[in-house]
Amino acid sequence: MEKIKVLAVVGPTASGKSALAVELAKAFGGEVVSCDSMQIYKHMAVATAKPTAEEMRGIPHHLIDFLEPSERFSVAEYVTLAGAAIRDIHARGKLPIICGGTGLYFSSLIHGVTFSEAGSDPAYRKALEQRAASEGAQVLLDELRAFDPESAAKLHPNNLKRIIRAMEHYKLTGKTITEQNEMSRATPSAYEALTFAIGFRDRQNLYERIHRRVDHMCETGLLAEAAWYFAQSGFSTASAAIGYKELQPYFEGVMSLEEALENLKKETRHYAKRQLTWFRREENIRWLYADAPEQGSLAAQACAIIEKESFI
RNA sequence: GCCUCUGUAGCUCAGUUGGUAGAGCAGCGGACUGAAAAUCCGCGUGUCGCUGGUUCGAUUCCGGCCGGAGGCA
Repeated sequence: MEKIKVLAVVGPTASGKSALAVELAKAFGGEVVSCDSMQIYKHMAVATAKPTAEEMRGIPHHLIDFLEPSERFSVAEYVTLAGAAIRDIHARGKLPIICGGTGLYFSSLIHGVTFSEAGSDPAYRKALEQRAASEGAQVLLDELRAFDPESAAKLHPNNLKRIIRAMEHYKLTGKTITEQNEMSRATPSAYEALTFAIGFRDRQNLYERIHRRVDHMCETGLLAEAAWYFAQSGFSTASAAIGYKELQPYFEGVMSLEEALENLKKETRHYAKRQLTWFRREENIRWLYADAPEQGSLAAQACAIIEKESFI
């Protein structure tokens, strides 16, 4: 079967991915498929730095702003939905451009990881969490070892989330997560991707952009959005977003706004660093440097590579 | 001007009864298959303010100087 050609733009938060993706879409007749675990949600526009209509410049964006924050979401659903969007764009003769910073979603999509029907079992997770609290996570890890020694060997006793997931998978399907991981790689990817990652020669330049972005969020209504957030309840996946939880101490009156914003910047820096670690290990990525103006704009660099490799 | 306290990692601070030092945070590296903006692991990066003295040996004890905080004037 013929593989579908896609472009991809990845990189840390605040690096300028969205603008580059739109540029490439303009240049090659593309549509953007977002790869962001938080921009999927409605509302939350400021904290997740969702591209505005103006920034989209008329380019259709998929998988943004379509789910209520009360809804759960997962990588398996992402891969299904993004795959459908890509096929649809391709069928209409347009170029799919994947753009976002959620490494797990990106890699699973691009490498064609297939997920089983296992799903999740929130009640069982909760039960295991309670057991971990009373008996210790080591007990759970030992139980896991009895039926899946391979994954148990790879998991640190403190990594409760993954211990629980491994046990949950076995309970739901009768198969170990190790077996599932092998199966998930059995089918080759349906896509031929040319991936650009935005990097920085000097990490400090990225951090300064992050700080400016947080300041900009403040000026464009972050506090009002956070107030709205704290008036809601029942968020699951969406409650992990950086931007609200860091402001909570301020809203509770136990921390100054200045201090809370410093924490927000710090958490965002940490996040950006993890993103860089993720994309660094991805093979076959073309790095573009946002702080190397002598090499031309990011779009110019990307176009040159596309042309040189005769990708399109 | 005098008195007291103080100066140790990028920051806040421990500490060494004299044998060139260690925590938290920051920072850096890594892992990652249904919560991933989540979760987890690893790494100390240093003229111990400067300068003399005592000592085999001083970041530690003593003197002087410089910087900071407070008090008395």
